[in-house]
Amino acid sequence: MQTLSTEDYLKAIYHVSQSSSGAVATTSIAKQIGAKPSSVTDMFKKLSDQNLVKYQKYQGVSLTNEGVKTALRIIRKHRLWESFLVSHLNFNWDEVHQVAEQLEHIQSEKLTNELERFLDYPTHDPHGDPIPNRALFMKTYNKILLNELPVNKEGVCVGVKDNSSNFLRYLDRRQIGIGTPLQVLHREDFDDSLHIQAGKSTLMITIKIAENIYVKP
Amino acid sequence: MQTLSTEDYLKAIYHVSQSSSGAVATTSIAKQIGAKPSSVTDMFKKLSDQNLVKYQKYQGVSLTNEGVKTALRIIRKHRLWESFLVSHLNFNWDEVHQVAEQLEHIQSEKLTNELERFLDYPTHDPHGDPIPNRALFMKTYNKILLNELPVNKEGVCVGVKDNSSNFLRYLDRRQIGIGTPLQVLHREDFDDSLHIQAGKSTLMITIKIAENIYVKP
DNA sequence: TAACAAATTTAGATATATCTAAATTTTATT
DNA sequence: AATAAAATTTAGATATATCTAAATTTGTTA
Repeated sequence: MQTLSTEDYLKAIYHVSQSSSGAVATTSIAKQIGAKPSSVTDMFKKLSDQNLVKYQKYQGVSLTNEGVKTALRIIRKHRLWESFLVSHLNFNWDEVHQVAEQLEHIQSEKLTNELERFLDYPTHDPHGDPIPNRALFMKTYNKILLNELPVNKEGVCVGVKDNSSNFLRYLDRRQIGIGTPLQVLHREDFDDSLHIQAGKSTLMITIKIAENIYVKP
Repeated sequence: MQTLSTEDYLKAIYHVSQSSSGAVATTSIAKQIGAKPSSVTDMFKKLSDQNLVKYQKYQGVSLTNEGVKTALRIIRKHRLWESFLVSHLNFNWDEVHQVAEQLEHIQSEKLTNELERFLDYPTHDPHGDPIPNRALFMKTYNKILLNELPVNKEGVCVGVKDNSSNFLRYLDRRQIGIGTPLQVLHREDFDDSLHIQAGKSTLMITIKIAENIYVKP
């Protein structure tokens, strides 16, 4: 297939390492990237030669400081572009990912920094994910999954875990978005479904949905 | 070196064919792209297989209708992005080219069309070059080179032929830009230099400069 | 028009990124 | 602890884009 760049690998390693502890395994990156494990091994060696990852045979990789920085620079661009597409170019939050995947590889520090200024230094992208600032620092506030929110406690939707179009469009249909007040009214023990208050309407959602919505209590 | 895409070749062929008549020669593209003639031949075959150019051995290429369309789509994106960079991201007109070279390859019709709307359907880019609209049609108004402007006839700068940073910064220093009123006051026959009125100041320029400035009489 | 020069193409080399399949190492299970 | 299963790496194959150098074609000039 197509040549996937160093940058895509670093981003993949960063994301996998965020959602699990310890070194990142060859197979997990292979799955994420859609490449064969042998190709991933080759790339691990290449990244290791550039001191972007620490790599020990059979033990997976972990990002070096330089590797983390490079990953964050790409994530910064990705999320700034997503913000731009939604705020100025009439994109819906479920449409931005594919285009941002391309835009994140554009190389120009000035472009990135001016885009950030133009958007007035946003701290979060349209999915609620934090945007690293110029110094690559990002504010992560305390957030929990909706299924962890105690019954009758009020919260606000601040993000989603699953970014797929399918899921985001589901939320659109239910009129749930970033900023929507959410509250669990009743938890059905039998099938783990939840009755919730979302804005002004009440509705029933499955546990799987609740596990993909972040709320700030 | 790096892999130059089909798109870069089509754009190069388009530009060369604009400034000369008949088929486009292998060598001229090799120079433009910075590749060896043998590589260009290979690409000509590939483009021919895709019906983007007509190619006859030893006779050079010419774009097919489909090839022209593809080239114009890229030029459209390039010039829209240049406009955006200058109008909203504080880029100077001599800084935009390199970044636009990257942005022009982003694939998303919606992105292009929304960008055009956001910019309020601009007809010309920061260098005065016409921007193809959604139907790939562009308005080219009558323009001549400054050295063709009769002495004492008034004109307005509407574009530049050379887009290099060097030349554009030269014009900046002389306070000449798109829209600047220009007039040839005197033509020095001995060395072909020109005394001109540019806005409110008079200055002397060489013939080489005058040959790279477009004016509308 | 013959012969040379320039342009172009072809053939084969190099470099890169990916893959398949086999070999090796680690992890899990009995 | 021995063995099976899973994960990982290695070795070699394939495909692509580029190059160099030689061969071919076109054009130019004596």
